[in-house]
Amino acid sequence: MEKTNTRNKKQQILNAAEFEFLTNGYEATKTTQIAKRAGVTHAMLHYYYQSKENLFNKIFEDKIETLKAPIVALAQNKDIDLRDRIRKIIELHFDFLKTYPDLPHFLINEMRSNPQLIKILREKVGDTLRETFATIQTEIDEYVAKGIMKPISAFDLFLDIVSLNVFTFISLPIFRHIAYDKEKEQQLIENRKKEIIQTINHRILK
Amino acid sequence: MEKTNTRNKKQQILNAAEFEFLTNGYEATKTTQIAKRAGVTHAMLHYYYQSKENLFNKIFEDKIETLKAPIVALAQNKDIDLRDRIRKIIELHFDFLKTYPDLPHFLINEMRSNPQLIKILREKVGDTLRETFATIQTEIDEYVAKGIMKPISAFDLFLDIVSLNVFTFISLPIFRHIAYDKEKEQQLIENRKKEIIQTINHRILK
DNA sequence: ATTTTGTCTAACAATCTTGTTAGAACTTGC
DNA sequence: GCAAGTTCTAACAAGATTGTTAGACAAAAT
Repeated sequence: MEKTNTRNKKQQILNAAEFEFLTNGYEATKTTQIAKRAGVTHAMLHYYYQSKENLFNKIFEDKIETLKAPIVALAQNKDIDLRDRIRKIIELHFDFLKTYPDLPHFLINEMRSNPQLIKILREKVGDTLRETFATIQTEIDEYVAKGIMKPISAFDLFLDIVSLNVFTFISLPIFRHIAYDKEKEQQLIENRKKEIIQTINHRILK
Repeated sequence: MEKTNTRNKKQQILNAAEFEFLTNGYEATKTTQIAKRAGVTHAMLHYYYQSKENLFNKIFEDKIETLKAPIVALAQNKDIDLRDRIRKIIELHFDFLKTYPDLPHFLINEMRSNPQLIKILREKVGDTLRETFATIQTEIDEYVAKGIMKPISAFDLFLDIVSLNVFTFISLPIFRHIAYDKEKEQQLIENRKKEIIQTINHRILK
């Protein structure tokens, strides 16, 4: 057909690789399975991406880019009251995870088995994160001085929120059976979201 | 030497397998590497344990047993005031994770790639957990009626605590670089412990 | 039209990985 | 000491997995 045909194959391999790597992880993913899912011959994969590792790195770096969105969001909406903004951030991050439920486990798992990947993450988001922590810390301290917020370090607040949000989705395969259907599962998830907001609010608001 | 020699080889394989499986996961672990670490020939491993899968299942079930300890602890010390007991449970669970920092990721990762293992977990701890939730829920409701605790479901409280505690250790490889040495890392961990206790206390105490 | 470039496949090859087997060496009970 | 069982090794085998290569086929450029 058109030019897209060749583009398609290359892209199809990328799509299939993304699915396989995110579902099964690097080690459990076989290049033959990626080729099968993409509907191309196995040699095709090596023609376009040379090696499994190279293909994986493309996916990994793309997922780091995806992760950037909620981190960049931390530094936005500075006109909104900090307390409302924190609530917004929790919701945004939670909804982000709802869209990419496999992302946290994928990143944590791969970084654990290949510490080199931690470096890549740090290079991509380390500075942004440090700067945002500093800014938010100043804001928190002002609110604390005014007596309307409990003292907390920005890092701890960050870890509290990320822990609660991420673990909801990491542990979902284990607790999924509690919900009897997809609708009940959504209810369980939404309930957790409310609970997490409440927990953080109680932790920071006076 | 003595009788222990044969016992030793079998046990050494088990020890090596535990290390490899917990460090690298099922897929990334090679039976040759286990044999190498155990200091035995590769055929030895199959002689005693037949297959990689069988050996893995032994390790997995052993780790489920390990996990039982903090779950059983939930139902203990009923004479102590609920609020103090919850604090104690958080500390106990946190210190448990300090002893077995690789356990949560191992269990979560393997259950994700093999849902059959979730069933095993449920069979081993499901009932205990359900009963304990019911008991603690009654206690919570009493304290809420007395006006000395904020309303919360036992399940949410459980997930809040587990999320915060577990994520500390799951994310440690990523945040480890913040600490410059082992001592600073211990400080970081102890700081998180305090922060988690505070967060849960603010969530439940009036 | 023909060279050139890029896409694609079938077949092959090296290596890794799990698992088996025949029989040696060692233990143990008698 | 010797028969019987157990432990152990070296060699082998089947299959999976990643990667290569020669050349067919198609598209674009000249």
